[in-house]
Amino acid sequence: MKKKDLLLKIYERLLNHFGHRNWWPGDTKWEIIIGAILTQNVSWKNVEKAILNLKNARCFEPADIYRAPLEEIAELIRPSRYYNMKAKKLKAMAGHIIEKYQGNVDAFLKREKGLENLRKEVLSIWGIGPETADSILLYAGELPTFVVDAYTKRIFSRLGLLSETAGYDEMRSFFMNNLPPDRELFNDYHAQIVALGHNICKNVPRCEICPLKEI
DNA sequence: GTCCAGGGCCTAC
DNA sequence: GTAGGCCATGGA
Repeated sequence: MKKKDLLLKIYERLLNHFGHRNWWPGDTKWEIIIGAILTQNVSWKNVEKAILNLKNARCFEPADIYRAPLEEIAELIRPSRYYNMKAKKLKAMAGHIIEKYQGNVDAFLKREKGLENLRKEVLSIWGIGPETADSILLYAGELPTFVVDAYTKRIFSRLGLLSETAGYDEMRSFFMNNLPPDRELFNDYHAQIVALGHNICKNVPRCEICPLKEI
């Protein structure tokens, strides 16, 4: 089977098993950006607590984050782990949006900039690496970029489709070169991979109930 | 008590 | 350009 057909078949299997994931959790683009930063290497449950703390303290919007002392933000986002680092990251992101776009998140994520140009801009912000950047572009910016995470690498290398030693950009290109550039597909595909990573199949695809069994 | 979760930065070689 | 340490909570 062609790689293209295989990738679509894998998505179909996951979709049938888990149902559409309706990602990203978050009401606004800014909330998605905050969530993308706070979820770095921590479970989403912890992130929810941190976001709620920020909202309750009225220290949530870019201007609030920009103004607030670092220590105050750190204390509010404590449940999200690495809170001192992440407070700096939130401030770096808020600073970028306030200073260059007067706090206008839509202007920051303007699609007319072009995907790869905007990606470079997002990556230039301190604390934003490739996975966080692609999450922001895909889920807040609604641009067709593929998000690669640790689950993606683990699962697709087990399936023999990715090398164990593949780097981030190589893996991203693999998906983007073998799937139609459909942001809805990329959106739910990544969410399905995370669902698979969370729920079952530590030994994908070699367990009885794995949705990717005998793929 | 241990393990690990929706990473990225910095430094050394 | 890459391997390894650091960051430092909460739930299973």
